[in-house]
Amino acid sequence: MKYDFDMKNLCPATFSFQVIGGKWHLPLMAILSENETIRYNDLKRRLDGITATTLTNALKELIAHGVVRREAFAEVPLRVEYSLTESGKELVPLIEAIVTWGGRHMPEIEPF
Amino acid sequence: MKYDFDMKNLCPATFSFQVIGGKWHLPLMAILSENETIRYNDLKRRLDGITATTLTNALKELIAHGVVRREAFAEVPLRVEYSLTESGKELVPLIEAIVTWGGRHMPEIEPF
DNA sequence: CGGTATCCTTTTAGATACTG
DNA sequence: CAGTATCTAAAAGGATACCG
Repeated sequence: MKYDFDMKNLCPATFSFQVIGGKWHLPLMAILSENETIRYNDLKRRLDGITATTLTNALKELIAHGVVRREAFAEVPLRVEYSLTESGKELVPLIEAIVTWGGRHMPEIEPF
Repeated sequence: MKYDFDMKNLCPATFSFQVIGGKWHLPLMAILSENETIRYNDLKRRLDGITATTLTNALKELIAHGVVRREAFAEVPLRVEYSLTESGKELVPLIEAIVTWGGRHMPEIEPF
């Protein structure tokens, strides 16, 4: 899906959809919503199968869209914590409503 | 994004997201929600830039997911009408809620 | 009118190796 | 620990031409 990063001139639908549009974005939001903060490698472990490259890219997109916050602590070993912003937290119940819809209507459809 | 079409064994989140996940699926749902029924070429004209191949594929996916209905009339010239199913109509306000969220939070973010 | 068939390009995700 | 760089693979979407 083509991304148009001149987001100031985007319609809200396009913007919203870019926020939740990646393969891992929704699972990522779900895990973040269950934790006040979570570290990079803990996130990676909970997203079974994701690679570091993909996780880093997904996080960068969520941060750029203002729904995730990154905090780095100058410790040894290095500690980086991720959490939802207020706007990210507001999005969670809206996503959940769509998931609930899916749960109600999934059984109606036929497999290909 | 990899599609797993054995949808009987899918989690609701994955299912829901597949329904609204294509580049044109959301615009398509929007136009369908504004019309009781609409014909193939009218749909194509309203989706500026879509090709017949892509429109047909998107419609097939929406139909397979149970949110769109296709009715063909044996007339000359041929007439085919598309409309939202009940489950499709239920989905519309949930999508709108996310778009509204986008409208509120889009201005907060910085362009890349 | 309402598509399909074939081929091609763009976009997105993953593998692997390596670094501050 | 928390990434980056480079390369490769796989999807999704599009162009063009043609059909019932």
